[in-house]
Amino acid sequence: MGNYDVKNEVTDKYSLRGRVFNRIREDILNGKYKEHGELKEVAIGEELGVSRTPVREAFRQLELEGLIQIIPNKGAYVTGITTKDVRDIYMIRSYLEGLCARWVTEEITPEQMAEMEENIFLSEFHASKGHYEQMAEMDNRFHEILYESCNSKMLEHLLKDFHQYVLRVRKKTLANSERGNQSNLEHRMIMEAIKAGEADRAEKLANQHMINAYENMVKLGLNEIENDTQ
Amino acid sequence: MGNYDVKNEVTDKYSLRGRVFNRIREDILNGKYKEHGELKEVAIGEELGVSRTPVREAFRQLELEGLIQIIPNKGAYVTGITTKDVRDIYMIRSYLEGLCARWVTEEITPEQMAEMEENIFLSEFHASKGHYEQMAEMDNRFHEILYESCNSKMLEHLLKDFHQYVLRVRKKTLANSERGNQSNLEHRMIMEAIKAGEADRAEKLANQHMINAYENMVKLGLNEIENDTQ
DNA sequence: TCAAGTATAATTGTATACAATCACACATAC
DNA sequence: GTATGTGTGATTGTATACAATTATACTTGA
Repeated sequence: MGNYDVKNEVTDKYSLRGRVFNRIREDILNGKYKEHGELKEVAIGEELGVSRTPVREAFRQLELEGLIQIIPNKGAYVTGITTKDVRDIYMIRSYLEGLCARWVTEEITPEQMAEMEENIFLSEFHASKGHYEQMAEMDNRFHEILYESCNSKMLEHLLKDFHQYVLRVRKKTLANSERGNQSNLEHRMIMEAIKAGEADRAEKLANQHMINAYENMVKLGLNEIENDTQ
Repeated sequence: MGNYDVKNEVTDKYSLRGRVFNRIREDILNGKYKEHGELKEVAIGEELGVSRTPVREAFRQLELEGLIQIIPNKGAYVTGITTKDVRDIYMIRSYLEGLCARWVTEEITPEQMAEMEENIFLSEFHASKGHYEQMAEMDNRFHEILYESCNSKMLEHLLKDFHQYVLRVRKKTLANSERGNQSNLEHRMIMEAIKAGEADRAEKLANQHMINAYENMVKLGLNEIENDTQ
């Protein structure tokens, strides 16, 4: 929050403001609004059937989320993520997911453990069938389970935000079965370390898992996806 | 915070909105608005001489900063930080300051190195004179120099926000000369590791420095400062 | 032709008006 | 006496009106 720091999520996802916020956020993450594209308050307001007021408030939050940048008296622009930003984020995530895996080892509940095992089982099933879409979903969910199981709202929120943040650049790298199988294997190893109560091992595996994910992404041509020199 | 994820700071500190935001933020950090205290839009607006609009927008941002919580249709409340939150934050900071020290070792410029050395020199001077106020300032500044020298806007922002965030609970622990001297020594050791180009050592020292700071805080009675069971 | 200045349109910033919701006190029924 | 219902005031949510700023196109002059 500040960014970065300790942020709360938008309290009410179902209020008008919450809906506007989430909608714009999605549209940015889905690529509907291009990098450095300008966001007009009235245009978006009309599209969502609301006035400028809730749109403006959503903008203020999206700015802190890092998704847009507001230049006073000028406008709101979708932020560009540089390749260096992506590298930094993955490295930061590597550290934090390591810490998370450590805490999960100490704090996970039986229910969460069961969900994690189920996730891995299902993920391997989808991999065997070549269901790329579901594999990607399972992959995202595995990490969310991890975040939710560490029993720290602070860390959970931090990691969820980072996770969301990189989805923008990660999309293309999912449809790759080789990495999918390897990723599943790594998930399984992390899970087993957690189950065995070996925090050190779980942490190291989580570190490496993130680094591998990053290197795979680079190999598949991150440079072609993003080449922002800002 | 964000909270957590990759947040930008409020773009224009000097616009009306920026001033309102920073003013409320300060007042919360300074303790003017108590924990769980309710913030009224009109009251704050009148106090700052503005209408509700900029106040509301500032609220939306403060919510993501994690300083307040907005309950729809009810109001904005200063968030309570639990002792567990504080522990979590310090542990997260320990990891991230470690990563930061590593990157600083690789990326620091001669000018930044010089400023860091000067900071330590001055800090030791103030310690010898018993200037507690200045010692605290120097301590804060040391960490900021560290953040600014890692050459990563992402990490810099993340750590600055966390740093800000804990100032609320840290105030009382500064006026303690014993910890002050120890802290200065640790700063010096981190600096020397960075200067020697030993990233591993710098990282470990930064980790431990944060843990020591936390334990000192606990020893001085964090429980008396905060005892929130939320 | 080019430069500077000016007018106009578009957009954001702020204030205010109105609607919706909530909290609390009071009244009424049992 | 307690519980339920209702009305009033306070507060937030949204829309709109107006002010300030910016960008752009056009005009004017050399």
